[in-house]
Amino acid sequence: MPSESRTFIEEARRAQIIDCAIDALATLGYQQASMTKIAKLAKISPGVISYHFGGKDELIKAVVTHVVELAVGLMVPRIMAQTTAAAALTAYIESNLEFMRLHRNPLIALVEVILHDRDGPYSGQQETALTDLEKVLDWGQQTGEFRDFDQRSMAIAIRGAIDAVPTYLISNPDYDLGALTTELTTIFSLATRRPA
Amino acid sequence: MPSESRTFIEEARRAQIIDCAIDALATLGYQQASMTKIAKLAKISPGVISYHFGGKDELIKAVVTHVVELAVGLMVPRIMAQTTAAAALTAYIESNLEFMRLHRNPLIALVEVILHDRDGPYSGQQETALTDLEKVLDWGQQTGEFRDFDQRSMAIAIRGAIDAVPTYLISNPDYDLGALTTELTTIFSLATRRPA
Amino acid sequence: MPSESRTFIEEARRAQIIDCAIDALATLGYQQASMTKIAKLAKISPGVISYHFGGKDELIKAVVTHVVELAVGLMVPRIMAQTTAAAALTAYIESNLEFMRLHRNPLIALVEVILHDRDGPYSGQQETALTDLEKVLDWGQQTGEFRDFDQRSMAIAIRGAIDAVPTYLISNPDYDLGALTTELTTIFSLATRRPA
Amino acid sequence: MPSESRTFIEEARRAQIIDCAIDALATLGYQQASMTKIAKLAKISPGVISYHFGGKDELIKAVVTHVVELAVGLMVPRIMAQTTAAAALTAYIESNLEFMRLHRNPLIALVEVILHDRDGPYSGQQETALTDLEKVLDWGQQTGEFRDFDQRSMAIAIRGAIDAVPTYLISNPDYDLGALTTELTTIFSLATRRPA
DNA sequence: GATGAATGAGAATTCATTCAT
DNA sequence: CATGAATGAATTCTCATTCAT
Repeated sequence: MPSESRTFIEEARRAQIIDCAIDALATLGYQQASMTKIAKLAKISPGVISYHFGGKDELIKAVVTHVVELAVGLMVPRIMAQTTAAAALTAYIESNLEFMRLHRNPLIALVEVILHDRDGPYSGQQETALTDLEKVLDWGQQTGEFRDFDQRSMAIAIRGAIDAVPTYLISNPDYDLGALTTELTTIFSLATRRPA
Repeated sequence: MPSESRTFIEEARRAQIIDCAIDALATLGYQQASMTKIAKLAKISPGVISYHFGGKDELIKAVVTHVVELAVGLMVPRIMAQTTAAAALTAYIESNLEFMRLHRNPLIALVEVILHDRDGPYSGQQETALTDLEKVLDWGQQTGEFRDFDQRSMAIAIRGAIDAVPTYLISNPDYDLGALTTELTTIFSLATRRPA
Repeated sequence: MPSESRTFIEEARRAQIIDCAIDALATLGYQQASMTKIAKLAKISPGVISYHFGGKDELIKAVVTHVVELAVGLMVPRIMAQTTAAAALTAYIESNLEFMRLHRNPLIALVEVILHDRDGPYSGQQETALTDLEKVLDWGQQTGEFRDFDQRSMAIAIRGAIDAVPTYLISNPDYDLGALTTELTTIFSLATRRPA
Repeated sequence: MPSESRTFIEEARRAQIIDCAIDALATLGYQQASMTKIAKLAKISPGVISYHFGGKDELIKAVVTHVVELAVGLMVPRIMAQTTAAAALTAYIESNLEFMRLHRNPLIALVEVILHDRDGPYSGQQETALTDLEKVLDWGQQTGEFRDFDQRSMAIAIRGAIDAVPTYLISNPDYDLGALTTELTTIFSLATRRPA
């Protein structure tokens, strides 16, 4: 097992394996993405993965961490840059879909993992996502931009709508993400704003 | 393999196995719901399932068909009873969540199957669901009740919001479905209606 | 997995597998006695063992239980039939070696398991053996037949001498067990008896 | 592979690795003492061991040789210093147990190796031990100090009693070795001496 | 019709060993 | 000399499916 401070070559291998794992997850789905198949994709021996990650759980965790970092890096700055809650919510939705456009395979891999590890450590991931979103919603209710909805229900609806997209894209890879983005932002703008 | 016209006993056996498969799927999750475990739950031999259904795929298909029939039987009459598209959409959402309340295990089983059989025959199921929903949306746009949104995008958002609920309920079984129902109907009422 | 009340055929298979496991353990040693090799010896598929025993641990446990039952069945009556502690101790040693003569492979298998499962559940087996032997020693000290030795130390010595025999027999299969038996009984008779 | 005449550094490395292998064997047991783990204990690369010893077998052999040398160095002088066979036998037993007290880990490592390498080259080790012990026994029979027992049987009993101790100590590390030593010497003094 | 024992492929993981750096 | 990443075979175990009874 590698020591805690990883060498350069070690990191390169890890990155390569993570990439192949993402491809395998996105292409084959969680079930079929076995260690052996990931290794075959990476053109390495199956033992190498265990050597670098200690086991499948660690590999999956590394994949999740990697993709979440990617996503946070893309989305958080865009959301933080907004000056109103309404704009932040729009940026939230837009940056989510933008992430899908730029990093489709990593996102699909992430969704595969989260959906399949039912009692695993990634149900917490979903709770975190909802809590983060609720902060934006709370902001808008504090400022009076948003109407007086139930935050948790609204968060479930927004995230549900967003999370439906990757699954939809698996079956319909050529669907126009731009139209979808416009419509989703409109929907939740109408649904959250304080009526005149 | 049994002939197409099944005897009464044959049907009873199939129904019993389907019920046990639903329980196994909902309780154990897709991954753990092996033929052996389903058979043990049903207190029958694992061979019987293969005998009656030909294989696991057929069993899963039978489960899906059964649950969809249950859902359609509950939801369609309620939706058809409405006289406006807006009321129909509300009834659509309400009856979906009502189905969750009344048949939680069958619904969870259905969700498990759809989520896990990625390239299986159930992506079609999702397409059907979207198409059906679009009929309601089209109705509302024809009558002028609804604004001029993209139907497919709106359908994805509505179904995504609804489909997020069972997954959420797995982690939070005691969440108040009533409040959620009220909020979801409000959200999509606001999101679809023609602005004054 | 088989139900608790086993069928006749089930029991026969278990017995066959246990026998083959004993042969594999005695012939190949603990390390080399893998499930695959045991299965090959029994001319069955490796999955069958897991099917009947649930796993390697259960198989080993079944082997131990089987051999211990064999041994107890042979030895306990002989020991219980004695009227003095000295005679009981002699019967204890004799019946132990007699068991080796009659059931060499089962005994070697048992020794292999006990020696290799260092922190496993069979160190308790050793403690049990010592405690049982101490009962005989205590009896002799109570009646005054035996001198005032430390029971635990004496038990370790007696069991150590007995347990050395199977290991010795592996390397020297043709050694005269009769002479050994006579000598061991003499040794511990002299070592335990109250001096005149 | 290094040439036969080893450099000083080479020897130091070997000694360090042997020590770590002993610790690994005693702490983890034979099964768990893999090359990788031994290397980790020694804070070196696993390849180094193969480099210095050629393979695991050679490493194990080096461990055995080292411990046997340690043991012989401690025990032989004490035994040789005695003027009667009875005293030599007592010294034999005492120095064996003294070795356990002073070098518990090396001894446990040795026992682990001997027990697990069944058909390996260490059954010869046991034969050597028995032959050496028989020299003492023969001495006593020649001088008439000892009664007319079968030497091989007596040797098996004595060594068996001694060899049982390390195994016992693994489970009961705090057992009083002093009492045990006293009792073992008494037992075999009584068992060997010529009756009055 | 029903049984349940058997199959054999595939899963994750560990291991001693090798070799380019 | 030393490294440590890579190998590939071996391990235990699970699974959907089959078939003699």
